[in-house]
Amino acid sequence: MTPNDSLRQADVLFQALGLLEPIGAEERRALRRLGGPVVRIGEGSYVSRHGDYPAASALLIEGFLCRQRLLEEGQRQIFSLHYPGDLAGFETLRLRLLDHDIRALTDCHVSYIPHGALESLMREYPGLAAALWKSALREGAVVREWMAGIGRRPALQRLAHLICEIFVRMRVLGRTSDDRFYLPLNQTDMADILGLSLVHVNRMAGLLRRSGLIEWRHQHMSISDWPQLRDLARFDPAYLQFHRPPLLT
Amino acid sequence: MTPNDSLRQADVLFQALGLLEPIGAEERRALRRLGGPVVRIGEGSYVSRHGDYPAASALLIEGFLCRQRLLEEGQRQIFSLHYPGDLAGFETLRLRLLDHDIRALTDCHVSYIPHGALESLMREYPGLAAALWKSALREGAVVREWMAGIGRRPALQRLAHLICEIFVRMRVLGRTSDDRFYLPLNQTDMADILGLSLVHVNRMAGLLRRSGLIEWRHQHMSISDWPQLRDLARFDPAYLQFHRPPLLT
DNA sequence: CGCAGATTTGAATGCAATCAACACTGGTGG
DNA sequence: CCACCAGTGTTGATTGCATTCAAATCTGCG
Repeated sequence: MTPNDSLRQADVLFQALGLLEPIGAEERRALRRLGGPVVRIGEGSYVSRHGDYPAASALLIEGFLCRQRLLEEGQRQIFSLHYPGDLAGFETLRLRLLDHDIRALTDCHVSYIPHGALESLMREYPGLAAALWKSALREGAVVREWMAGIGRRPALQRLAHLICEIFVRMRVLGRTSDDRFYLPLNQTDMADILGLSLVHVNRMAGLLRRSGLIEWRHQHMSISDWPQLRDLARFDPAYLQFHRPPLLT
Repeated sequence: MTPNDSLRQADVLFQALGLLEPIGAEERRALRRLGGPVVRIGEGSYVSRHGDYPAASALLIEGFLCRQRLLEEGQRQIFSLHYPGDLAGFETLRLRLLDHDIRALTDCHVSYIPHGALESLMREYPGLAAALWKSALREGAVVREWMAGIGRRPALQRLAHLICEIFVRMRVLGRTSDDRFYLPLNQTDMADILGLSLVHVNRMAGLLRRSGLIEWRHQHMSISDWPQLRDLARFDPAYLQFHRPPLLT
């Protein structure tokens, strides 16, 4: 580990937690002491698997992870996405058994933080503990939002909603330029998030594109008409629980 | 509050937590000190609402609660069920904003436990804190299981899976007699859990009944052929995270 | 060039929704 | 005691959204 690595880890985590709870300088310094080696993992590789009892959380520094489950008939359901700064698998600190896979959607930089290190950090800094728990619980809120979509919303609205969510999350991380951002997911991934078939995602995406709401090519998406997209999706970012509202309504 | 009330509260919570983590006698005594007045609330009433910032969790003593969301077009999605001993809304201790409704599916007995009381209890008894967090996180695992069902499983299997889950949870609470138990949900509720229409739930239920897997009348269900039902549902109770496996495979 | 992965489009199928009645239950009040 | 009613459950007929099957195009890459 270079000192540089350790800074990057602390900063990306600080940024993510800071979006949920105000965090002070002292806590920021404490985060630096977490630093372990940064590991590069390739697209498609598994951070942890269904049935594991992980002894560490994976701090995602660069790239995208997802939580997924492979069903009996070869189908896949994706439960959530992890963005840089997320501590994937944090909940196994208490749950122990992992009931799904954590898998890299892109090439990633990850740093493993042993549960013990987190425990003592959280004991010493209740503010960090609060932010970490909030982050874990917020994931639950996102899953509920997706579940409502899969259960009750038509495909077009569902897709639009997902695009809105990813856009807002990328934006608060400073990873958009104007209305354009890097979208790591292909249509198969989208389908497995939305509980749709690949073909249908493609059709709905085409519809959004032809309606002039989005552009989407080569892993890049740009939002051409945010108000219309947001209204179509009935997107309300409250469930994302940012402690100050995203700069976008 | 009668001393009896306080005992009931402590015991039902002790039972629920004890299914997740081993809990000692000292912690059990500590739970007794939580006791507040027991409130009776009627079927259909709201414990908390979407947009609230609850200052307390609701300890469910008797009856059933659900978490739900009403969508724009008058549709409903139910995200989870609460059984006696559950602390509904516990996660607002950290999340603060509630992004859904907590609502009574039946007449209920509830006791409100202020967040502050839980905070100090958890500080003093780390074992209880662990169990409470595990309980909150386990709910996330259940939601994921439901989400996989809605997204990727056919209706019949989905319904069968839900029945298996409720059966096992009632059983570990000692609320079954043989293979028979009280089922508080009507077919409309089932539909809103499963992301199906009422009519289709009815048809699938009829199918399960005519296949000799279940009986279901007048709010009572009995499992006539557990092995077949479990296999049809591909039900594996691991995600329920009981610290010892339910007495049923 | 050849190939694997991703995207796109068309056609046929099917699962579940919707629409529409009807039956059953328990509770209410005349 | 019975008519009435609301809530719940059941069944049939029709519709439609999304899936599946199939094939073509496009892209980046060795």
